[in-house]
Amino acid sequence: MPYPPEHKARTRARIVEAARKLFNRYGFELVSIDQIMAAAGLTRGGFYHHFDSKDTLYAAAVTSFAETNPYRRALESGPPLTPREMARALVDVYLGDAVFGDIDNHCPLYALPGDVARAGQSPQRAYTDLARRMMAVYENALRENMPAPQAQARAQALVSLCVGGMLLARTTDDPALRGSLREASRQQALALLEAR
Amino acid sequence: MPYPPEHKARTRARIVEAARKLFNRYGFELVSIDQIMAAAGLTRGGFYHHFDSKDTLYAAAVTSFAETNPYRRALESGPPLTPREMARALVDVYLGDAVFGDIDNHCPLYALPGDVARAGQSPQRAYTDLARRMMAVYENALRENMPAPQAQARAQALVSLCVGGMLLARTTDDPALRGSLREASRQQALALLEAR
DNA sequence: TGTACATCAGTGAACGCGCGTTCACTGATGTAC
DNA sequence: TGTACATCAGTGAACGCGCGTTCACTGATGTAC
Repeated sequence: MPYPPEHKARTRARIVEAARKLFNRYGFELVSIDQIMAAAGLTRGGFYHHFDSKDTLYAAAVTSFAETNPYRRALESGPPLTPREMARALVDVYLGDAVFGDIDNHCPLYALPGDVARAGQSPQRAYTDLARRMMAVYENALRENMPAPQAQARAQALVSLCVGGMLLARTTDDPALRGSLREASRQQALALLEAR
Repeated sequence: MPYPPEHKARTRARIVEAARKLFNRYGFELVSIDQIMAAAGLTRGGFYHHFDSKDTLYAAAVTSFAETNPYRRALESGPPLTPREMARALVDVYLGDAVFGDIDNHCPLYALPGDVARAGQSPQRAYTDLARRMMAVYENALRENMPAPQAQARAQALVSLCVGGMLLARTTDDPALRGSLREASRQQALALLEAR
């Protein structure tokens, strides 16, 4: 064993992390392996010691978000929350100014949908897993005041609302609309967590 | 005038139409000028008689959707509708099975956000115009039962919900989720058009 | 009415560039003795 | 403890390919006489 066993794993994680941030900003196709490796402090050639192909990296990047994402950290750092408090906090963080201004930590659900859809199976699976995690947070909260099927449907609508709000805000060129789309989505999402 | 004056305009429209459909399916970067021109029944070289660059074509494609989109046709073909009927019909068409199965006519709001954001100014403006058109339909309906500022905020949330629902449905790899995300978003959107 | 001409939409070969991938290599590290 | 060795993560040059773009050309059409 010429290198300690964690060495390769740590390098790999550095590549995935660099890739995730670059993908979030520019999408899959516009980011080259050169750029990713340079951002990770390495050179082109070494890439294929860690990944079969560029495609393989996509799924790893989406998955890595689910495991290291800032929402999770924000929600788990304080005192333990009830399901309802957790759901409310997720809405606030997800659509809030701090995350919107920090593109590196944007959620792949709205940062990468087109790229994921075109990149094939395993990125799509990672993407779907992430969506389900978010749905589960809302569903847990809603189960308190409605039967399971309704809670599930409303949780799906809530995820659509949060993702759609961020997506539109991120893509429009109108600064006023960027703010009001997120605020309108946030208010509506909070209302839907309480209602009936 | 060697050719009738409409000749060039018609060819241009054919190119834009071919591009719009290909972009909807594969995004900007993955579609080549060769493919677009071939789909329009032309060859590579002629492209630059119609557009300065590939970038110029993006905005034209997004704009063309706003002008020829199937929602508009569906909404305007029948007898005249009240604002409220129009909004309900838009929700149904937008999230319905017919459009979901017809990728050529998917809405750029969810088919192209990443590509638009990266492609720069004029596609972003066309994208924002399209979002505003959709907001206006909902806002018109909501004005009947609430003050203007609330109607505007709710209209923005409704657009986020519709776009987000389609986006997630289009990107997930789970067929059941594809259906239920759209249905949950549709039901919730209709409820939000009625409520309070 | 018929012919020569001018225009310009469309053609297709060619260019240069960047990218994903491959490969022979280097050199840092842990192990065997 | 010190030295030779084996391993393999990382290097960087090279490859082949596809793409956006350019350009000299063709040929269909309307116009002038």
